[in-house]
Amino acid sequence: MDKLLDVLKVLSDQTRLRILNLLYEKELCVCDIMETLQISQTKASRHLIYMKNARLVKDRKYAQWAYYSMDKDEKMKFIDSLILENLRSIELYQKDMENLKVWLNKKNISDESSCNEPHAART
Amino acid sequence: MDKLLDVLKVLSDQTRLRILNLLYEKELCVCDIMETLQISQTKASRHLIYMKNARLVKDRKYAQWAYYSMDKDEKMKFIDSLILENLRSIELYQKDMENLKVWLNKKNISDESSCNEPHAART
DNA sequence: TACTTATATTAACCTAAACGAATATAATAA
DNA sequence: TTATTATATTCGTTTAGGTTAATATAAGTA
Repeated sequence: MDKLLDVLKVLSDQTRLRILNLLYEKELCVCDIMETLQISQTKASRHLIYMKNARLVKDRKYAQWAYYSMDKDEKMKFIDSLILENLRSIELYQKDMENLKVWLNKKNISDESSCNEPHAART
Repeated sequence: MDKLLDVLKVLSDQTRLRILNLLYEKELCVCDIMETLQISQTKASRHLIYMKNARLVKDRKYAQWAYYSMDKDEKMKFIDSLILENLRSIELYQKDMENLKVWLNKKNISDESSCNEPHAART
C-alpha cells in the first residue's frame, strides 16, 4: 500500500490539481466543479474518483448529489505547502477560485440549495 | 512554462523518487545511481534527464562523468517536506540510502575517486 | 592508434492513462 | 408511472510515458 506514490500520481495532472485547489476551499458537488472549471461531467466525475481512490478526497452522498471534500492526512503536510505556496501563486488556479465564487453566488441566488439549475439562466 | 506541473510529473514515478532521495543526500554520478538502485544504465540516464528537464536536478560534466545534484528552488519547499517527512519514513527509500553508503565505501576503498571499477570486486 | 569506460540517444515495444460519446444507475419530481 | 437531474460507468480511441536493446558519443588509457 504505497499511498504516497498514488497521491503523487494524482497530483501529476492539471485537471486534478485544479479540482484539488477548489476542494481545498470547501466541499463541493460534482456539478460545482463541472461549472467552475467548464469541463464535462464525465471528466469531473472520473478525476474525482481517481482522487478518492488515492485517498486524497472523500465523498458523501446526499439525495442525488455527491459531495466531495479533502480527505486530509496528517502525514501529507507537503500537500498544504504545495497548494498554498505554489498552486495559488499561479494565475490559472486563482481564476478558478474566482470562478467558483461567481458560480456559487449564482447558484444561491437562483435556487435554494441545489445543483439542478439549467445552465442557461432563468428569466 | 508550468514548471510546477513538470515537477509533479517527475515526482510521479517510483524510480525517480528513489533517485531524488539519493541526490538529496549528495551529488552523484550516473554509475553511483545504477549501482545503488541496481537499475540499468539506460534507465538511470534517461530518468536523470527527465528530472533535469523539469529543473529538479542539474548536472555537471567532469572528464567522462556526469555528476547530478539537486537543483534546489526556493519556491518548491514542499519537495523538502515530501522527502524528509514522507519518503524517508518508507523502508524502500531507507534501504536505498544504506545501499548508497555501502557502495560509496566500496568505491572509495577500491579506487581513489572514480566510477570505473569493475563491478565484481578485485581481490 | 586502438581499447575501455561513462553516458546519452534512438528505436521498438508495451502499458498506463486521458478523453469523448454513449449508456447505466439512482434519486427526485411531476 | 414517467420524466428529470446528478452522477457513475463502459467503450473505443488516442496519447503519454516507461522499458529494454542496440548504438552513438566522448573522454581517458595503454
